Amino acid sequence: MKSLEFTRRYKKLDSLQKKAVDTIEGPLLVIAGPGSGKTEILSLRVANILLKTDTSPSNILCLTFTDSAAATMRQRLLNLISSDAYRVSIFTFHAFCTDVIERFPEYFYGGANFHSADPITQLEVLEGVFKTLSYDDPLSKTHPEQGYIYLKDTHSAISNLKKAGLTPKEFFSVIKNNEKEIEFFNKELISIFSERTHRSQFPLLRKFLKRVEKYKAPSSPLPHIHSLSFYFTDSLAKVLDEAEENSSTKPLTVWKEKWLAKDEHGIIVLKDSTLLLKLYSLASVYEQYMEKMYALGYYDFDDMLLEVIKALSSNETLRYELQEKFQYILVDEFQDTNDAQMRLLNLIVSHPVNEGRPNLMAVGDDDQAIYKFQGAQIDNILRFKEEYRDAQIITLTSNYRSTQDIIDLALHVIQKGENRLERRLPNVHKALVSAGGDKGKGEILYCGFVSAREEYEYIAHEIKKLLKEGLSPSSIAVIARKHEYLENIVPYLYQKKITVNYERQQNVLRDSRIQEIIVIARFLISLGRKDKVEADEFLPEILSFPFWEIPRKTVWEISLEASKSRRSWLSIMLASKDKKITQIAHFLIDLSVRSLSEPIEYIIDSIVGAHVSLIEESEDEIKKSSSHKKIQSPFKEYYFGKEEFNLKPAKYLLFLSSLRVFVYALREYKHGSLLKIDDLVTFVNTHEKNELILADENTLLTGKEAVTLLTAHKAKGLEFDTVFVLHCQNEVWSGKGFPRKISFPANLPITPAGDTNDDHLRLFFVALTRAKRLLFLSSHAVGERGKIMSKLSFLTAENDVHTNKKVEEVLQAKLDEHPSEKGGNVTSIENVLSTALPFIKDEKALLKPILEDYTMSVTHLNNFLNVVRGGPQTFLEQNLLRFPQAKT
DNA sequence: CGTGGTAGTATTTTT
DNA sequence: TACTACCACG
Repeated sequence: MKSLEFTRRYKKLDSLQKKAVDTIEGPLLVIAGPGSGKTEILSLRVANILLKTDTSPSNILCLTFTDSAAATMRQRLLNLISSDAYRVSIFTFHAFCTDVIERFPEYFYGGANFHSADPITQLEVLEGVFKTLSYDDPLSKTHPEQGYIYLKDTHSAISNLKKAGLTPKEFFSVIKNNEKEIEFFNKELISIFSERTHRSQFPLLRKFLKRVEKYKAPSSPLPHIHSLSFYFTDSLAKVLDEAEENSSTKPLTVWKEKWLAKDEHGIIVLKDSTLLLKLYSLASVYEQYMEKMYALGYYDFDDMLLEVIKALSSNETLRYELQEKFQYILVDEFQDTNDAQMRLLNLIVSHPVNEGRPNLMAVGDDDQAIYKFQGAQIDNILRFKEEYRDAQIITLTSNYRSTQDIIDLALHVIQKGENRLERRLPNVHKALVSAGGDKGKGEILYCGFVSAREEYEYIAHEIKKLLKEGLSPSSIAVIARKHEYLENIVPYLYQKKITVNYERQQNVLRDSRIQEIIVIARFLISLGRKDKVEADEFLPEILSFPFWEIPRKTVWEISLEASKSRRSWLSIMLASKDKKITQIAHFLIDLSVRSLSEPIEYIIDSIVGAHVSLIEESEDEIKKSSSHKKIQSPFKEYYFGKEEFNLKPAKYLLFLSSLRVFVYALREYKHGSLLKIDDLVTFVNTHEKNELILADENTLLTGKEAVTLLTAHKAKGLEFDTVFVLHCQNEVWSGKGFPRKISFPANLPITPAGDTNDDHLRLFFVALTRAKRLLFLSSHAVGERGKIMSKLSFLTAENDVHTNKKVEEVLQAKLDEHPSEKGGNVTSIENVLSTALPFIKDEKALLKPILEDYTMSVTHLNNFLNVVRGGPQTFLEQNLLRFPQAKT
């Protein structure tokens, strides 16, 4: 234990931070606003527990949400307590559950071996359940092409239920209770809500409320789930207060919209009664899905938590063992806990010895809760004090990141929020004060533009200027609400030769070259069937794939011949004088026959033209064996040739990465069983039908030092000297929520994300508080299709983005100064990628799997590695950046 | 040329 | 769910 290092770092803390580190016993909630040194406190507190008590490192449990957060935590601890850090249990919630399942297999799945199911398999299992639904089941509706309409929504509804920690049985009993309550309310409602509400009815409504409040709801199956009437009466009481105060029916009308509806007979009822049938069906589908998954030996991510919760609640021995082991528990990002995680936590913490006051430290910030859509329940942090007796609450008030100006603006925004800890608890004051984060001159700039294009141009211009002034690119970030906007701005930055670092998700299945493989696979299947007609439909497309390098004229000639002679394309190709065409025909026929018996990987290898062999063969041998009868697909040579790499390295590596993801996903699919070409097509079809994307996370990194492009969600926890927040408009940051086909009753802790003003405020707050010194807020007034955008109402009139005429004039002058910068060849991000922009990804992540696992042991890859010497990354950094850039 | 019906389409991200 | 684009119809 390096207590010296501890002392040194402890001394740097302010008094509140010290108090958090020193409070070791009992429940403690640390409210850590942006830039308040949260991670440092967590690690110092762990060290302090080890110093002050005789606790062993293995008796401390740290729970995080992401792997990277866990890694950061471990790293910090390593510096502090060296090798002891490895003995502290640092887990994500999921990793913790995996660990428990592995260490106590006898409590899980009867000790049987289970493996995780990918989303596609999950959907297939669920579809199996749907097939057993009767035709009049509310979830069984189908669309001729899209299949079951509710399939995807049911899938996510089940996931949400699991995240809320509800088993099928518990969910069922919740709706059953609700049904009883609904019956009662429906009877009462008619008398008063059948007619239009009028001011004169307020006293009547009061009476109604009084009567209804006396109703005794059936007791809840779970302590944290209230009755429906609790929410009903509570919200009505609030609305009624408001209505009487302003003498207006408006709030009541809004409330009626939300709670009431007319049934098929035109009678006014609780909205929930119309949803009831769907929910009952959902409960039954949920149960069957679980059973089927179990029977097949599958689990999904959500199950891991649910299984451990189940085991801990039913097995005292297991619960005791874990409670004994983990005497000190620390939870990071507490505002992001969902109810399943909360239940798990309560189970580990409820050791009788603690008498309701566990040694639990939760760190979080309710103002930065932006993961509601993942089931996070902000109520968990808001209710901490009620949950644990005599919990201490420490609010950190020093911000070591930003200038006071930036903090003030951020506070100004977030204080508009309603459901905040600061409002709930009397002694929580979150007035952040800047503490030394304001070195250098800080500034906040508001700029309004007419169009997005001008906004992008301005930002590119401004970044260029800052870089010229000597600011490092890596200290600048552009933050947007969604990826679309970031993709839009990339070409503008590229045009000014600004290097960018952008982690984007790409749908592998939309890659044109992956599409080519898929089309060929579809063709091979149709060829194997009797309907050759269908096969003909694919050939025009296949022959025009660029890698064959067949002239258009040739394709056209075959087409002409086919329609004239009414023979199939394939027979014309076989009879063609063009040797290449006959070879391709033979190649495809041969492949089609092989695809009937051979596994998919071999077929893909042949389509791609990769040489397949477990034993390395030399180039010569390959030539010898293939030259006299069959051609090898030119696919590989065309897309992976050295020339292609030299010309378009970005595209080259992007495709290599896509191919890897594609092959890997296929291998994960149907875990363990041998896949045929049909499975590939099914795999792709299921993706398309359910609009699932097969994501490849690419880092578009165009230089060692680069400007970071991020969504607000990804930006959480990071900081930058200078931050540009894109599109400060209501339509962007305060837009409408995303609709769901299945909605849950009000008493379930499952709410659609982003539908309250608070959600919007928090997200924008996170974006603002990333900035240390310079903050640029920009907006534009006219959207893509001429839609008028409104200024972001979070910012007050003095901060009005659109009316800041001065800035606009200055800007116009600026743009006039540089007419050449206006317009130009700004294209799309795809074009940027396909020109000369290098694309760098971690060498090991990108290449090692291909070399080790996938049998693409082709020479070019070795060449690539040889050329690279120090690995592709070094190569790209040293050489590629000097490659001639595309002229703009 | 206005109206009404309807089909199509929309976020954020982790394990 | 909520908006828009589009088309048919009067």
